[in-house]
Amino acid sequence: MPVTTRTLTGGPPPPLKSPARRRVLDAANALFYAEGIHAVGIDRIIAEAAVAKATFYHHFPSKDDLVCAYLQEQDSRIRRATALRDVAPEAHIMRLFEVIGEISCGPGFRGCAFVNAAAEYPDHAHPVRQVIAAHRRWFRDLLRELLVAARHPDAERTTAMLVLLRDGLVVGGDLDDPAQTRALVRAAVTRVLGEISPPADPCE
Amino acid sequence: MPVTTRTLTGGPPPPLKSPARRRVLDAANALFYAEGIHAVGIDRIIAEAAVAKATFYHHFPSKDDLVCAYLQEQDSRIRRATALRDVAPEAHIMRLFEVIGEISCGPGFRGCAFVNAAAEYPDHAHPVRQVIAAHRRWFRDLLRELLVAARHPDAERTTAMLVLLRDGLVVGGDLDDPAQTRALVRAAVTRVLGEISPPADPCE
DNA sequence: CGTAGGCTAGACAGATCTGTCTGTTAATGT
DNA sequence: ACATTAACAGACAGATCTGTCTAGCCTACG
Repeated sequence: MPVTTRTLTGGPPPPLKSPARRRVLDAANALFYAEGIHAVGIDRIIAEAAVAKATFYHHFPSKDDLVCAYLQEQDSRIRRATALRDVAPEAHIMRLFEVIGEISCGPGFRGCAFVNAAAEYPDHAHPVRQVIAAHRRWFRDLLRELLVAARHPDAERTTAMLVLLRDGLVVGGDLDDPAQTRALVRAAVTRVLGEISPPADPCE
Repeated sequence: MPVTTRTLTGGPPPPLKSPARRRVLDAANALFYAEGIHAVGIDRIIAEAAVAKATFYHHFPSKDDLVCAYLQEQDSRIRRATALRDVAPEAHIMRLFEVIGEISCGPGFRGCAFVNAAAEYPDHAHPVRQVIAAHRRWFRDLLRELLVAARHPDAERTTAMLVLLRDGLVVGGDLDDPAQTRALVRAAVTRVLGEISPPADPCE
């Protein structure tokens, strides 16, 4: 079952103004995230999206293609939500983690879409894994650039620790008490950054 | 599909010396962990275990019961692997995370069995989720006790941060470079513990 | 005007899933 | 010697899965 790589290479952007395609992606985002990927069949998705089966397979040659598209959409959502302009690097990092904290505690949060997907796709060579790897690479590189820009003395090591922190947050937000997890974000980030910028936030 | 709670309440311990049951559990441990739970059917397991279908359903009334038993076995394995006697609390904590680091980098590591299972069982009320919660409660309580025994000034907060660290490690060990992740363990733990006991380890 | 293509409805194939059931064999303990 | 029970083999039911295919509607554009 060779998976079409079109969605990965981002070749010819598939019809952008297709309502049916849009509905399918919306349904996939909601169902895959809420219930897991293997647990949601194509029939569920086309029913939720009110789309004919042939239409679905016209836009997504296989289920794996849809899964890749789903994760790529999550990826671009997060990139948009964390894009900041004209912000000092330290503040940018803190903001990054506050956004993660907010999302990780919002109603309906069910862990990180990428971590969850990885649990269902063990094969590192699988296209789904490559989308996941690309997202993590983006996040890690962003952190490193910010730390370097902030002239952090140990950017490389600290990048890795911030990634650890991120993964801990998204897991804990689902499996432990979300409120408690979220309350930890600021303190944990400042501790990892090495006691820089510990401005207590009275209004929280 | 009501799941039998026998495996949860640990009522009458099911036949302990049953080779067939043992083989089923071994197969479940290998297959569920390596490939995911929804991805492995009962037929695969009974084939791998060389057991008749009726025998399987005799020991495990439903697949969910087997999943619970699988996770409970993982739980007791980890408890055994981290049980230490006559060790100072700080050293115990460090040893705890070194074991996690070793496991998270060993060949065939595929993330945390509990985190992965949670990704496939979204419903917090599901028996599988309860086994997961029990394991996390155990780990968290153990950490807190050790920190209190070590007279750590901020045991509660530090417990939560160590849990974040643990989750970051098991996720990173699967999704990122295992060697790099493992090399971070000692430094991260000492940083979270607050610069206590930073004895450099020359032979590593 | 005509045609290409997005879309719909739904049957269909073939595999796989969980779980049930029948019936037989072997071991064990009283 | 007999009853109980574990374990065997494997057919079977019914649901669900991915993916294919036919046939036709409707709209937009050349």
